[in-house]
Amino acid sequence: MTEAGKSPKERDPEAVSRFVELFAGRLTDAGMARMPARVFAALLASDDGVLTSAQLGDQLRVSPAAVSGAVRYLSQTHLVSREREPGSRRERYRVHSDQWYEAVTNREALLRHWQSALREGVTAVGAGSPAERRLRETLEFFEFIEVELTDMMRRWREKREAAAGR
Amino acid sequence: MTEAGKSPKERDPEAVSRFVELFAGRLTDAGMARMPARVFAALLASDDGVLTSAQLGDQLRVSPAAVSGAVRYLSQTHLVSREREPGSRRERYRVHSDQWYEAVTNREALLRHWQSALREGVTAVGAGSPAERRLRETLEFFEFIEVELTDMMRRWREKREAAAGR
DNA sequence: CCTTAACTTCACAACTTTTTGAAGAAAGCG
DNA sequence: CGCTTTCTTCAAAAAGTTGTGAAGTTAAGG
Repeated sequence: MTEAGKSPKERDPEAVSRFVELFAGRLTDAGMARMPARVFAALLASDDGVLTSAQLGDQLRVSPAAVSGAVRYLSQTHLVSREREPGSRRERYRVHSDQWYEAVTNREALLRHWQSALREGVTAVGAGSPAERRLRETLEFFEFIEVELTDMMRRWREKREAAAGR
Repeated sequence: MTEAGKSPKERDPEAVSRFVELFAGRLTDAGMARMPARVFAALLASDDGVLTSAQLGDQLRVSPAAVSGAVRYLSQTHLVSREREPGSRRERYRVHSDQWYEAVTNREALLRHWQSALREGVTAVGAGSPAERRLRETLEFFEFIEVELTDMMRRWREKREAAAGR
């Protein structure tokens, strides 16, 4: 019934599903766990950027437990937010428009950890050694990246704002 | 014998080992497999940035097979190069000074994969939908990042050259 | 309040990845 | 040439991760 005579069909569920799995695979390559990656990709490709737990389980063919685990991770990392539909016990999960901004910003915490590990290394190998020089240079690189990343995200924000107010 | 009266001891093997494992942990968090991460960290902290297979296995307490697998991966990704000591069957592995430069550059291939996945998504969800707008914006973000990353690495290279010729 | 839908938690099973030991191949050295 | 050291490969064991079913918790709706 839904298949019949509706002009060129805009949304091809099979193609969307292929995209979801493909993009989730790329996210997995980049280090995200599989299930969170699949859930995130599904939300990204959903019409309104909002899906219920049941819809997610249904589309991805996984148990409610798997969805639960994935969205817990995703909301902890601020990649999706949960909302309660008033007058219902269904929970809805939403992707944000500033998701990537958030994701990159979170990387900065990771960078700090690397820097602190390197500082320990610098003292451990002893002053004046080639190893010390190497570790210092590495530390410098990370410090450079941190500053650059901040600038970069500022430029992205400005660019977004310019496009929005156009 | 080696322990006795040598002024303030420069290199504390135990502290170095702690650093190696700590830093390897950070690399693992970032998605690198454990053994390559440990080998890379050990090389980074080594005196000359060069170690033999035996030295690596010894320091990390793993079998030659594990070292072999790790260095194969690391040399494929250009983070480490192998060199044969002339007149010996020992292989030596070396970290490069431009290691991080290489690592970031390699990320750009990954970015391209993301972009191509997103382009598939844009056609799959159908024209004019909110999903299409969302995916296009995401694609734009990745394109932005790719350009910025290139610029950033150019600036790092220039900074390095300036420091070298000082 | 009791019923029931919806989500969560947890122990365990299925699956993946990692590391190993053992056998094999390459290459210096006598 | 053949012995020996060193690295590599491969099957299999060990370790780690992920997803499930079942039981438990929470809160809406009668």
